[in-house]
Amino acid sequence: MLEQFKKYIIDNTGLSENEYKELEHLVYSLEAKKGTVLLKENQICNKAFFVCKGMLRSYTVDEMGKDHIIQFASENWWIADRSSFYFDEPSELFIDVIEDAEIVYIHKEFIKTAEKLSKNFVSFNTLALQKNIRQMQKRINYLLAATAEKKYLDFIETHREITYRLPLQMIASYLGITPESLSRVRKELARKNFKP
Amino acid sequence: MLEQFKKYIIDNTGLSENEYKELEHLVYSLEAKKGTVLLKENQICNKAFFVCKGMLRSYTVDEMGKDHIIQFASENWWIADRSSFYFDEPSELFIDVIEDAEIVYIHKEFIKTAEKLSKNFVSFNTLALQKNIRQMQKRINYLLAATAEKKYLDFIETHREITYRLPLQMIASYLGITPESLSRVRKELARKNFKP
DNA sequence: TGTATTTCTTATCATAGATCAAGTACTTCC
DNA sequence: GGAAGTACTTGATCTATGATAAGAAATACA
Repeated sequence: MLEQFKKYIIDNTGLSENEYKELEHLVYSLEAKKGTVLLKENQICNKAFFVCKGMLRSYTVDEMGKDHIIQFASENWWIADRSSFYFDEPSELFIDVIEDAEIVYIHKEFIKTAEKLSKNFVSFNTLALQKNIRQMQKRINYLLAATAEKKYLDFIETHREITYRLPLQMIASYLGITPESLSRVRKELARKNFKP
Repeated sequence: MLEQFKKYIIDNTGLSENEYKELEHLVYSLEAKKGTVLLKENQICNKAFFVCKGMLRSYTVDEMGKDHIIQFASENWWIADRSSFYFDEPSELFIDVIEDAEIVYIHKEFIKTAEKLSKNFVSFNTLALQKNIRQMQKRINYLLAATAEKKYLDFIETHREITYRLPLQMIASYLGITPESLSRVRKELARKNFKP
C-alpha cells in the first residue's frame, strides 16, 4: 500500500525520493471492509483518502433519507470532502467503502509540508483542483440539460473501467435518477441494440 | 475601472502597491453594451474577465438551441471558462453581456507574473479555486435532489443582490427549468404568501 | 448446496415539469 | 406616445420520470 502511494506521489507530483522521505511519517494506511463509513455528515473531513485497492464513494443524504452519490473512487484516486478539508467546515458528505479496500490517507500536514518542500507540489495541487473543476463543470452541464439516457451513456463513457463494478442503483444515484428509470433506459438501449 | 480593479487586487490578494505596479501593464479594460459576446464556443478562453459594473453570464447551448446558464457575474466577480483558460482547450461556453458593463480583463501572463511576485497570490488563487469547488459541489447536490421550488428558493437566497436584476427566464435557465415552470413556482409561492 | 439477502427488472399508476399556444404586461426607442 | 419587440403569465395537454409493488435473478453465506 505505502509503496503504491509512494510511486503515485513520485510519478505525479515531481517530488524526489529524498523529498518523499521527509513526508513518509505523515502517511497512514488502513484496510476497510465493504460498508465501513469513513466520514459522516457534520464531521470535519480532516483526512484525504487515496484508494490503493477497492472502491469508495462520497454521497449526501436528503431529508427523505435518499442518498445522492457525488463521487466514486477506485484504484489511484483520491476522495475527500474538499471543502470541509480545506475550510475546516462540517462536511455535508458521507464517505464509505463499497468494495473491500486498501486505503492510504493523509492530513493537511502532509500537504503543507510537501508544499514547503517543493514548488512542484503546489503546481500538482493546482492541477488537481483545475481537473476537478473541469469535471464538475461538465457534470453540472449534464444535469442541467441531459435526459436520463444521455446521462447514462456519458457515464459509461467516462467511467468505463469501473462501470461493471458498480451496482446499478449506485449509478442511478450518481446520475440523479431512480434505479427503475435506469433499468428502463437500459432496456430501451438493449432494444436499440446498443453495445456497451 | 482600473482603479477599482487595483483596489480589489490589493485588498484580496495580499500584493503590495509596488508589486501591483509591476503588473499594471498586463491589465486591460473594456466597455461593452448588453448583447456583446465576449467568448464563443470552441474558442480558447484566453482572458479572465473581472466585472467592475454591469453583468455578464456564461452559458452552453445544446443541440436543440437551448441555452443553459452556468454562471452570472456582477460587480467584483470574475468570469471565464476556467478549464479552457487553464488547459488551453476549446471552450464549451459562451460568455456575453446581459447588462451594459465595464470590464477589466487579464491573460495568463498576469497570473504567472503575479505568482512569481508573491506567494500570497498563489494562496489567493488556490482559495478562489476551492471556493469555486465548494459552490459547484452545492449546485450539483441541488441539481441531483431538489424540486424546482427548492432550487428557486436557494437561488434567491444565495444570489440575493442580483436576483432582482435578472430576467426570470435567465434564472430559469440557471436552475435547469423552463420559464413557464418558474412562473408557476412563483405563483405558488405567492399563494403561500411567501415574501422574498 | 440450499436459504437468505440483495439487486435488478417489470408493470401499473401518479405527477412534476415540459411543450405548445395565447394573451397580457413591460420596455425600448424612433 | 405609439409601434415593435421582449418578458411574463396562464391554460391545456403531453411525457419522462417517480412511486409503489411484486416477482426474477444474482450473490452472499452458513
